[in-house]
Amino acid sequence: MSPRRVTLADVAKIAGVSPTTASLVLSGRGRELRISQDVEQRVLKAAAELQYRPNIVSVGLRTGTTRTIGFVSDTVATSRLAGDMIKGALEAARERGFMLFIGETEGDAELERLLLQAMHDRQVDGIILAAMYTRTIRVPKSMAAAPAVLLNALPKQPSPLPSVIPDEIEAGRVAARALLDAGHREGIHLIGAGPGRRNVPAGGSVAAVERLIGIREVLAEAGVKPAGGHVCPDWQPEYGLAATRALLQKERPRALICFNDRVALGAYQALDDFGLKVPADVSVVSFDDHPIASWMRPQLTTVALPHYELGRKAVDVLFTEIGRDREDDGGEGEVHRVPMPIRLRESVASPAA
Amino acid sequence: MSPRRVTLADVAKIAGVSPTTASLVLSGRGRELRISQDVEQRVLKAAAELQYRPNIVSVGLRTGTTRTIGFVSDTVATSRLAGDMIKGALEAARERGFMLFIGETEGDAELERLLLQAMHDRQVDGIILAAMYTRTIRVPKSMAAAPAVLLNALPKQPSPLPSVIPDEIEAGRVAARALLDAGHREGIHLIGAGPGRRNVPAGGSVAAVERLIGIREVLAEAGVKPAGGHVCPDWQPEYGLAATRALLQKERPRALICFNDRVALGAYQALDDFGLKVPADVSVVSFDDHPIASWMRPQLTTVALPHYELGRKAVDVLFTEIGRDREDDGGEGEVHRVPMPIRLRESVASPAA
DNA sequence: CAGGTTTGCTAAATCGGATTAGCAGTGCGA
DNA sequence: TCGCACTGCTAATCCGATTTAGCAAACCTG
Repeated sequence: MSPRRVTLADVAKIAGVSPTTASLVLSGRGRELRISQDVEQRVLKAAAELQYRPNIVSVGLRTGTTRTIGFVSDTVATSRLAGDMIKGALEAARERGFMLFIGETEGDAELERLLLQAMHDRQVDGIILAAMYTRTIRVPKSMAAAPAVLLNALPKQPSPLPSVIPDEIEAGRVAARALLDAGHREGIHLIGAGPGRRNVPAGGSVAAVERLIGIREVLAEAGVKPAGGHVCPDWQPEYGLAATRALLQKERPRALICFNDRVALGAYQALDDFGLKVPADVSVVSFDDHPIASWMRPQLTTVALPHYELGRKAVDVLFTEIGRDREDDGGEGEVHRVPMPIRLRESVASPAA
Repeated sequence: MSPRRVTLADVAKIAGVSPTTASLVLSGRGRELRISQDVEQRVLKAAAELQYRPNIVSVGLRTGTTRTIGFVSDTVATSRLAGDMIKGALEAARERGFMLFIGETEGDAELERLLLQAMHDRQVDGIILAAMYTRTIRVPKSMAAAPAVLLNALPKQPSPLPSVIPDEIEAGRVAARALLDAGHREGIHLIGAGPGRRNVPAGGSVAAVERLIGIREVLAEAGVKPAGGHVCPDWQPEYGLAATRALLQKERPRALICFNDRVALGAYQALDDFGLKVPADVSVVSFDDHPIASWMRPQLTTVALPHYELGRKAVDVLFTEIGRDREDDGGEGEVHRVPMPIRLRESVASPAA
């Protein structure tokens, strides 16, 4: 059925040279090691004719490099949003001829250990440890065995590993500015977290903390005080709905900063219940740029999580890690922040109305 | 930094035996080959102490099996829905100690070729070729090089490869029955495709064709004729909105069968525009069980695509392929249909009102 | 023309296991 | 006591590449 793979020995035989010579030529070291033009051509021709492709498993055994990187996440592969993260990583890796192993830990430490072990057993050249939503994570000891990068996560304890995360602070600033630019000064409510620096959902979400910092900073600079803040235990539509409904029973806001698009979906529903129009009566800005953001009516203005770029960046950083001497791991790993672009759509208008 | 991996030789030395003996014991063939209890214990103890783990790259080179399978899709990794497919495959693979390579082709045949090549270069034990939405695909020749399974796809030309797809025909039946069971007999409109067998969007979508078959079959058996059908060029919210709006301008339906949840989202919006309530005025059933289905208000009754199960099933089938003699590839590959369960929620009511 | 360089290529070792062939030592029957 | 079977383990080979060490022939050089 499958006619045995062509090996280097086959190529060498056809070209009438030793495997050594064939290897030299094909790895581009022929010139350097004074292989004649004639022989070089013969080897190249034979390899092309036989469609020779080196067996990476063999190369892996000999050289220790498998042109493979491991992508381990808590559950990123499943979430649509974060699927783009994999896609970015996949493409960046492919551009360098690397493949990706993926694995999901489901947040289970034992599973994580097993998975990392399985990857090391397969001699991966590096590992990306990713989180579904931006947060701090405990770095397993076995991560020291190979170059590694934290994606969408920060180390809970000091660690030499570099991390790649979205620039949530700047995102907070951008969202707040979007409202200020539209002329909003009053009746700005935060849905999902706030108004105080400490008013964030439990769970160590970096997004909540940093978005809030950015928002508060920009509002403060403009001399604007948020009219209110409403922590949601989880950023799901039902909590956004409940929080907004509660708010509307007491007062009429002019603008909402929702902490993510699902919360905003709930907010939309509450506003609709109270007969308020977006953006004529109430402007809404949000975060994530989840697919529903552009399905909602009116389409939601939101600061996008750059999942694709995060994935790419993680691979880039991983490659510089791989290229580095593994000895000079002094101090803390660098934190790379990827910009979060705002998607201006239809949910923000001037409060003039 | 990383203290060289423990090898079989290390274990053998500590146990005071030859690598051969150690290998025999650790591969469980010690009993069979008459290794003494004493030696067996020593080897096991040494292996445990050193935390020995076989280098799979080495095993791969020697035995040709890498405990790895390749998962190649057009763009499945990115779509949230289908991320579950990967998850299912991942878990099923992990249960057998296998890892997954993943790759996306973006529908580019050249990329697909390269990707399959890269996987074969890494000696994968089998390959899953997946499609994002159920459809017929052209099977690349190189698929013959290893055991393989088509996931969410059927071969365009006759092929010995088995395929795993959702049971869309039965799904169509289930959706239609849901309406019939609620008492609907008239004013049932199809949004997305139909009413005729041929009225399907271009693109070779299996879902459109088969869902329609199931729907028509059940309705016909009940002596019910669909009041109308509305093909959408693409199953996106805006088309669902447009089609439903056009419908509502002419008549008032009692029930809608939307061909997927995004179309249903658009339909909801159109119904809302016309002041019609779901399900009091109009019942809605749909397909896919996209996350938005449970975010919509009222929550959408929909026939779920069993992505997770599809992924698991694909791996199961792949393993039987791997276990099979590769010679007896007579005839066509078997088609495995995975049931699509209905999620009964709030969008269907009796037409009595 | 002996001795040293270059040139151009190859033999052999290596990576870490699996596997095949076979080697000592013991027991047993004739 | 010789031959044979059995027990319990090991040497050697192989998988498919890379890499180190080195060899033969041609080429200089004084």
